[in-house]
Order: sequence, then structure tokens, then C-alpha cells
Amino acid sequence: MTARTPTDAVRDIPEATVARLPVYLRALTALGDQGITTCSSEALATAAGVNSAKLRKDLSYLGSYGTRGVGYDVDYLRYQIAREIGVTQDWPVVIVGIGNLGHALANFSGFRSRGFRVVALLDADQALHEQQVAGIVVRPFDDLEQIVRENDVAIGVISVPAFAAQDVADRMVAAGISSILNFAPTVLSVPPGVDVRKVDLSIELQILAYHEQRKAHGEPV
Amino acid sequence: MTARTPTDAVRDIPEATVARLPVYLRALTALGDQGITTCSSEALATAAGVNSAKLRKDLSYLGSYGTRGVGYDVDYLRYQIAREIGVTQDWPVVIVGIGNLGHALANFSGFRSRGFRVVALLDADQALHEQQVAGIVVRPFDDLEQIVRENDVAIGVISVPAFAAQDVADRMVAAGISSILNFAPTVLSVPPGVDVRKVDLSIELQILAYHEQRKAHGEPV
DNA sequence: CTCGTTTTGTTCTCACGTTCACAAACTCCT
DNA sequence: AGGAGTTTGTGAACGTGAGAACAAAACGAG
Repeated sequence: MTARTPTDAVRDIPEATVARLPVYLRALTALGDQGITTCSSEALATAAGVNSAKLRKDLSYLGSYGTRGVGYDVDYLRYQIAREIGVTQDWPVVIVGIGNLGHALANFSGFRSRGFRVVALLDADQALHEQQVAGIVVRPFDDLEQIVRENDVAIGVISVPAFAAQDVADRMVAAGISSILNFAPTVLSVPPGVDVRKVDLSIELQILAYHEQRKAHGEPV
Repeated sequence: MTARTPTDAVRDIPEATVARLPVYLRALTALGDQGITTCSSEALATAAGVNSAKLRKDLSYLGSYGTRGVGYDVDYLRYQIAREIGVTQDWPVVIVGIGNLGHALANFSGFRSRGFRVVALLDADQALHEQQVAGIVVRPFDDLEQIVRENDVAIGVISVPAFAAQDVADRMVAAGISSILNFAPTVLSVPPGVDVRKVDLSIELQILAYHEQRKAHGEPV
């Protein structure tokens, strides 16, 4: 690695690369589980579904962790990527909105194994309180501030209906959460410094529909 | 509409624009529901959470549907975008994998209202067959081919565990499905001509974690 | 009818992301 | 030790996307 002073610690990795690092991480885990200890950029790129030049360029932003003529050490590279992303320790997460989707999210086994830990499930509906979902008791939404404070929660997941999402986001931000994963089909507005990512089923389907329509329209051979 | 010859029917709209059209569609629907009949690019951009120059440029790919000095007619523009995306009629969709997530998807009310119709729920687990989920009977996975044929299904949703996802995708493609929305945390490989979009909770959380780590690391002012 | 106001549609420039192509660096074989 | 064969890391070319800025077009007032 080239000499790096403490002050330039914050190299900036392109956003497109950041979005692919988790994919590489998963691919490396899969290779490791198969007992593979070393792999080339070509092999890893295939496992991750990208082109090898792009993979190498992405990895080069992290540092120089490969060996020319040999490839990458699977475990070592996996650790380096995990460290870069910040999932070497667990991040506490709260889920707000325990409807159908909230249930599915709470039961999602990938949380724990991938660096996240659900510390609380919240819902405004009193009928759900005291019930257990995925082994965790559902608590009132008003407990949010206390939970965030006590567990130092930085990441919140919103799985409430669209009309309630902005209110939940506002409360989350006020409580100190600065990263939000939004499953509600609505645009959230948050202050600068707060990150929001959205997952939207309708949008994904509509994008597919657009391309599908294209295929159908162009195909009349 | 401006005169358009049959041969130039396939204008190509940039992918980034295609991904935003559904957002505009939703924003227009919201404005319409509020009784608003006309809006400026500025107002619509705010509702959609984008910048107005980008919005105008996106809309310009579809055609010239606004009026200078006035703005856009909400209902008219909404119809034009819906037509461009291809959601003026309903698309039949099959969901494979009726676990926690599959349940949530089947119950998702946005399907019907946004141009999609769930024609079947499939699962390999016999214990689920004949049960009703969201008013639809769960059927054996082996019924896939028949259902696709009879309903002319082009879009499939995969919500099975990761290890089974590739098999399901292969069967879908063989049955004639050419657009897949994949919720399983794995890379799918499909032949050219088949579109895959993936929705991946772990990846989204890890991207948030990366930025969160950055904030925490840079903040000690 | 003409002028001022408003707002769209589009052009231009810059930044970002992807891919190619190759030098540098490592291993292995003779 | 030296040369052939691999594979990484990166510079350079290309394509796509974002945002500023402005001309063209519509409306309304007088």
C-alpha cells in the first residue's frame, strides 16, 4: 500500500463502487464456503455478475490487496471489504411498521449474518404491542427516542403505509437516526446529512414493464 | 401527438430517465388526488424529489406535453407517462415463493392500482397448497408452465431462498417469462433478452452502513 | 396589438462511470 | 538465473448523466 497520512483517511470511493462492494462481499463468502481460498478477478467477477475490469478498478479504490500473477486471497479480501463497508461489527437497527412487510423483514435471517442486529420492532397499533415477532416484542412507536438513545441506533427501517412514512422519518431524524431505509412508496424529505435509500416494488415492476413493452412492440418479426 | 412514422416507433429513452418515470407517475397521481389540474415543472419536481431541469429533460424524451408559460396538465401528462411505461393495461404477474416475503408481496395493494395483476402464487412446499393467501390459492410450482401459457405471463417475481432462486429463474425463462424481479440475495444468470432487476435488503443496509461509518469517522471535528 | 411575465424545451458544459489495453509484478519451469 | 505465462493495477478513451442557462412560446394587461 502507498504511504497514507492520517489526514487523508477519508478517501472517497465512487458511489457506484460502494453499491457493488456488498455484492463482492457476498460472492467472496460464497467462494469461501466452497473451500476456495484464492481467486482471480475473472472468477470473482463471474460470481458477482460483473465484468472483471470493473471489479479490479473497484477494488483498486480500497487499496492493493491482490497479487499479480496469482489473484486475491478470499478471506483477506473479504475482511478488507467488510472493514471498508463497516460491517465488521454489528449495526443496531430499528424497524417501524410491523405489517406484512415488517413481519417479513423482522424474520429476515440475513440481518444478523451480514452485520446488522434488530434491536426493536415498533408499531403505532396497540393491538400489536406485547406480541412477539421473530422472537422480539413489538413496542409502541413512542418508545422510539428511548430505544435510539439507549442502543445508539443510527439506522432505521420504515415499513409503514405511505401516508405515515414522512411522520415516522421526521421522528426518526429528531431521535438521532441518520440513515433510513424506506419501503413506503413515497418520497421522503429529510435534512442534509441524513441518508435515505428507498426500495420500491411498484417502481421496479414498472421499469420491467417498460422494457417488456418494448420487446413486445419490436418483436413482430 | 406529433406525427410518428411506424419505423421510428422505438425511440430510446435513457435508462436513468426510465427509472424516474414511475416516480413522476406517482407524484402526478398524488397531485391529481388533491384536485390539482395543472402544475409547473418546478412543482412536480418538488413532489417527485428531483430538480426541475432534470424533470423537464426527462419529459422531453417522451414528447412535448407541456405548455410554455402554463405548465403541464396533470391528467394528460399522467396518461402519457403511463402509456410510455406500458401500464395503461394490467400486466399479469406470478409470484414464486410464498414465505414471509411472498405473503407480504401477495398482500401488497399497490399491484392492482399500478398496472399489475397477480395471476398465481406458487410454492414447492406441499403444505402450502390449497391455502389461500390474499384471496388467491397457492398452487404447486410445477403448474408454472401451464399458468404462464394460459395467462400470457411475461413478468415473474422470485421470493424463494437464495439456493433455489437460480432454478426458479431457469424454469421461468424456459416457460416464457422474460422479465424477473428477484428478491433472493443471489446473482441470477439468464440468457440475453431476459431482464432481471433485484431488490436486496442486505445490500441497501450495507450501503447505508458505509456512509454511516464515514459520518462517524469524519465527524470528530 | 404590443409588451412584460412566466414557464417549457433544448443546448452546452462538466462530472461520473465503464471499458479497453497494457505495463508492472509475480510464479513456475527449465 | 532467465524466460514464458499469468494476473493485477491503472492510464486513457469513450459513453452516459446532471445541471446551468437561455431562446422560444404561450398568456395576460393595458
